[in-house]
Amino acid sequence: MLTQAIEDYLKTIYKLQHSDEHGGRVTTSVIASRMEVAAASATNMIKKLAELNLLIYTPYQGVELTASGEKIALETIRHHRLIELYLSQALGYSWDQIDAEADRLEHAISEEFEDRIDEALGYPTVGAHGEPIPTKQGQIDHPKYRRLSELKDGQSAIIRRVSDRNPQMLRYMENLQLLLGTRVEVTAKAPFNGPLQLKIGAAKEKEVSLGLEVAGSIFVETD
Amino acid sequence: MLTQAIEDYLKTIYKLQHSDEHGGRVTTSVIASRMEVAAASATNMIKKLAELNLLIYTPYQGVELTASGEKIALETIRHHRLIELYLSQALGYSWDQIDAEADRLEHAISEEFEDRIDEALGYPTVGAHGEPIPTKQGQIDHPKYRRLSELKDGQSAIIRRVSDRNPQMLRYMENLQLLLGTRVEVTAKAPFNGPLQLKIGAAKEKEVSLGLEVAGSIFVETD
DNA sequence: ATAAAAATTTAGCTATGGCTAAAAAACTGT
DNA sequence: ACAGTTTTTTAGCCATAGCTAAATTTTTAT
Repeated sequence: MLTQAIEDYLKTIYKLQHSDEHGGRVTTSVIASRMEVAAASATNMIKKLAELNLLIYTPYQGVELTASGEKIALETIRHHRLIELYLSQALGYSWDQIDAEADRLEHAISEEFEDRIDEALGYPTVGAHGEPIPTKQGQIDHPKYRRLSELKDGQSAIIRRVSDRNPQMLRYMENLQLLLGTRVEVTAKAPFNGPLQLKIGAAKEKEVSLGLEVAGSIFVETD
Repeated sequence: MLTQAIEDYLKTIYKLQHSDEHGGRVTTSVIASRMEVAAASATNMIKKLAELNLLIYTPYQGVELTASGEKIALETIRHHRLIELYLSQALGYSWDQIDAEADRLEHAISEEFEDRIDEALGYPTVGAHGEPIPTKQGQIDHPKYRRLSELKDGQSAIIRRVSDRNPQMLRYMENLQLLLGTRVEVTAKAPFNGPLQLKIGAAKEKEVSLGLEVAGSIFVETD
């Protein structure tokens, strides 16, 4: 059977494989640090997952999910993102609260539950933070958005996705109304990796100064 | 920390203590059979729970929950019953499906989740099968209803609670419209523990023959 | 090229919560 | 009363999934 730990590792590895960082090489230490376990624990689990044919493991090199490993990862991610969206849409959760709750619930729900919230949400394709939701068949596409931090002075764009890694940051962004679908325009960029000056909203009603770390966690679509 | 297993044992023991069967003595074998584990496993866990001061254990005699053990049991039961009700009211689950789903979810939800579904349901005091829902403070009362099987020929009553032990039976009852709040009248009782003849509904629109096992799993309030 | 540093794996430990088989205690019927 | 049955506990095992410390391999810097 699939334990909670197995699902968590596969989900983490899938996300690491599809992130631009780490240059595609998913190593023990990267996995361990994301999972917040000791490197030795990650090695153990990786060996087990390889044994189960859920990934290919080249010692000292890294791992790559097999088709069946990826399938389980995508199912878990689908659960997670549907639950997150349900929590925010149906139960009024805020951006910063949904990830932790979904992390626990994703392992506890049945197919039935998945189907019912999928229906209640109108078969969504995008999660609460803008991430794509894999289909039941495991299809997913990864739209390429630019980071807000990469925009040049004067450029305007629409927020399409935000990183969900840091709840405090999510809270900050929510407070500033930096929400999905919101239009933003860069009105100034300070030198030496300084902050961006931003106008927020279609009517540019709000102006804020945003640090690069936050701006790098916001993904936008330019016109 | 409280593991899932600990919560499950405490919940089971609480329910056994408050059921009329077994004459109040909650023994290892009864616990083991309800939990569907070997008697030796139950002994182990009981010793651990006693160690944690969650129950008083008299070897070879049985167990009794302490105040803190009862508190945890009631919290778990509250979670379970709120989730069950939410599944049936908000997500359209049928009577026979909710118990299994709630058994998994009850350990995964936060206080936040509990509060939000409690609010969404309008602070209910009775669960989907008619069981009382403990308050957040751990208050609960156990109304004394009679079993439908105990009614005499000609008596009429209203269904207030059904046993949730057997999903197939729940499905059967739901099909017959033997639902909470439904009026039933016993029009005949066959001898030698034979079936009851029942008229169902305020207008007595439906007549069925009901076996004693089912009738014994339906709790009613007489006028 | 090789020494130092960093990453990874191995070895051996822990706790949880199951299990079976055997021993011990508590009931039961004559 | 006591022999047989049933219940309960003990002893010892297993898998999961974490940990630290030590050994090994790989990478990096001189």
